[in-house]
Amino acid sequence: MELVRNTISRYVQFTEPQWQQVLSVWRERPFAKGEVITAAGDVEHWFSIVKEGTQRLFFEHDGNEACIGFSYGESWSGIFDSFVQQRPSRFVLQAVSPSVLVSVRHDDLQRLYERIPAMERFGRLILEELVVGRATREIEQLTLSAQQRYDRLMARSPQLMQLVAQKDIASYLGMSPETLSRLRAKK
Amino acid sequence: MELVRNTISRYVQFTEPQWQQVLSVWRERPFAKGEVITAAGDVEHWFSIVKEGTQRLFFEHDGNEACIGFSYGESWSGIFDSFVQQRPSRFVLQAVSPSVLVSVRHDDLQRLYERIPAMERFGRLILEELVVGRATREIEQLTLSAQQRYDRLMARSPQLMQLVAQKDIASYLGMSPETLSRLRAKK
DNA sequence: TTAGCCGCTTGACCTGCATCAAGAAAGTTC
DNA sequence: GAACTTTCTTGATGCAGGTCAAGCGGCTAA
Repeated sequence: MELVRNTISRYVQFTEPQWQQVLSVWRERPFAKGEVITAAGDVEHWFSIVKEGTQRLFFEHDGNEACIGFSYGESWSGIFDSFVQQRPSRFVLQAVSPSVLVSVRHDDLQRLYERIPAMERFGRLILEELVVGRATREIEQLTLSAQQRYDRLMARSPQLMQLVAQKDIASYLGMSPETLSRLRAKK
Repeated sequence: MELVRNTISRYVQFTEPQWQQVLSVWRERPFAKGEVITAAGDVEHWFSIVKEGTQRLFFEHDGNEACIGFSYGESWSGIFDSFVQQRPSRFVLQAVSPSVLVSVRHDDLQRLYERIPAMERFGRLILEELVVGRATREIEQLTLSAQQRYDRLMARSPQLMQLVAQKDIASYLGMSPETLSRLRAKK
């Protein structure tokens, strides 16, 4: 549980007895390569920190997939809108490589919110991060060309090309796999 | 301050002394038609409830504007990513019609967060709404054609056509004004 | 090792929407 | 209410990037 403690303590501090309560409800969940972690139509019960592996979040529509995001390193993972509303997910979360998530259940998190005011703050701070991240992505999708979006992603997360299939990156960038392939070929 | 009390009480409840504290920091801010409420490069100091009028949020890039959202009715208004980070805004918030916002300053809100745990919860719940709304918009931008996006908007917010310029709606839907005009013309 | 899949590349073609342009309509200002 | 500005419409043209198709190369599994 060192991972959880280190990660959370970047946001809020607890007393030692509070830490015991907080840490006690997290558990490790392993997933095989390709395994669906949360399916479309299911309610997302978990909020997770990535311990190992890479995951992708995507939306399925008439046979196509639109990739919305990736999680890896020590980032957050989960289907956040389904999680906060506790309503069926429109997205799929899938392990791209063998993965271990360290996760807390929605109901356990609500109990922590009730008991520990600083936990409520943690929830708020995480959501603030998500809002900022989404705003940035929206600007980039709206104002940059395919080429510029690719350049921007490579500048920010070059390691992503090694972690996930090129077609998923293409989808994430809002272009066809062929277009991304051609962008990479020239120059 | 009835508006503020009614709006907030849809999310959390306070004791009467807490309500006094909470309500005391909100103030009305009037804006003329066309007035810029928060400019790009400025830090957004306010989180607001719309009392009157319509506002638009947009991003400027090499002479063009990309409209990101509107606020009207009794919705929230403000530049949320700049507000939560207290960093310069990439967006502009502008009054489309004569407007009155009822607003709380960032530092006053932080003080309320410190003093009233239920206020922290209010902040969290608002952010949850924002995250869900952004996820829905992202799905629609990614998976629907120009025609479908227009139909969807008309089904959900038909009154918007009366409130703002057609070119801003076009921009919000991610298409040129000419394309929207043609969509509306046919059938 | 080999057979079978995917995923990646490359080429040819196509199309939805942007851009440019110009006139009509509507809104704003004094 | 006349002059000006801005927005909306409609037509003509262009192009970025999508779609279809075929060959290749590299994992995966028995």
